[in-house]
Amino acid sequence: MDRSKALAALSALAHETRLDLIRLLTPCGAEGMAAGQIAEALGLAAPRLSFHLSALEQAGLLRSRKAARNVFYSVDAVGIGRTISYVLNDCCRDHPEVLAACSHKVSAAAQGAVALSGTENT
Amino acid sequence: MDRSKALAALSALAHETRLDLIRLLTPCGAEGMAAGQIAEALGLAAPRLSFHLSALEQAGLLRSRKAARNVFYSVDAVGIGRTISYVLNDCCRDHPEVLAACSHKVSAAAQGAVALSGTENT
DNA sequence: ATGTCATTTCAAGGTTTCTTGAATAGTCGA
DNA sequence: TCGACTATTCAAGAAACCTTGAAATGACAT
Repeated sequence: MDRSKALAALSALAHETRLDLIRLLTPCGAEGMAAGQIAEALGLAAPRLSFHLSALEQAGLLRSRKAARNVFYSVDAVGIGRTISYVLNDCCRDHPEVLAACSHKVSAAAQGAVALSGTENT
Repeated sequence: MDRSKALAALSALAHETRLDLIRLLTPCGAEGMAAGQIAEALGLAAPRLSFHLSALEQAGLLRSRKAARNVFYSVDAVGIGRTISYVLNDCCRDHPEVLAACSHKVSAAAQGAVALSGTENT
């Protein structure tokens, strides 16, 4: 992932509404959710939603697919992952403390393991 | 880590110069680097540098420490890690594909790194 | 105390980003 | 075709952000 793509993706993530969109769409997986449903779920005016969806899609964090009258949006998991990876690997050069502070669940999930502990951080 | 802190941190990351700062300072570890040295390394005018350093510090991504006439800046590894963790765990709800796309090195480093981060709090 | 060095603050300007309502473009059912 | 529905585009204004040079602060050596 190159510099400017990563920057675009980070800028896209740096907005409350867009983070809400990611949060809403992630559990929907590849199927996604129609724009209208999203608008209702988050209580957003249509043009505003369209603006943010398009920003995320442009940045490679979301995908869209038309079906009849609807447009379904779904997260681009790889795009998100690569963005995070850019920060971790390229910017932070795999700094051990950075990885440690963000890897509790990552490492668990990466190995297919489940809950390491009963309590949550942050 | 709460919503607004995470958002502030992501906004701070979403800028080329500030990403350059993280990239430059990470290898310096806790010792950090003096503002003047940083300015020279990146070829930045002093007020501009100060503006961005302060944005990163405000966001909890950098720390500063005065020593004589100098101010040394160093990365706050935990702050960065928690920001990433927020995106991964809270926004993406530990989505396996997202984790997979960013966890190659994370998971590898996780075991060794966990030992380093004894405590954490906010 | 004075001068110099390192850094931050200030003020002004230009640029980008966000929100809103109004207008537009596609898709389907009757 | 007409009307209803879904979603995007447009234009304007408001807000936030970034850069710059000039001024100010604080610390040290003499």
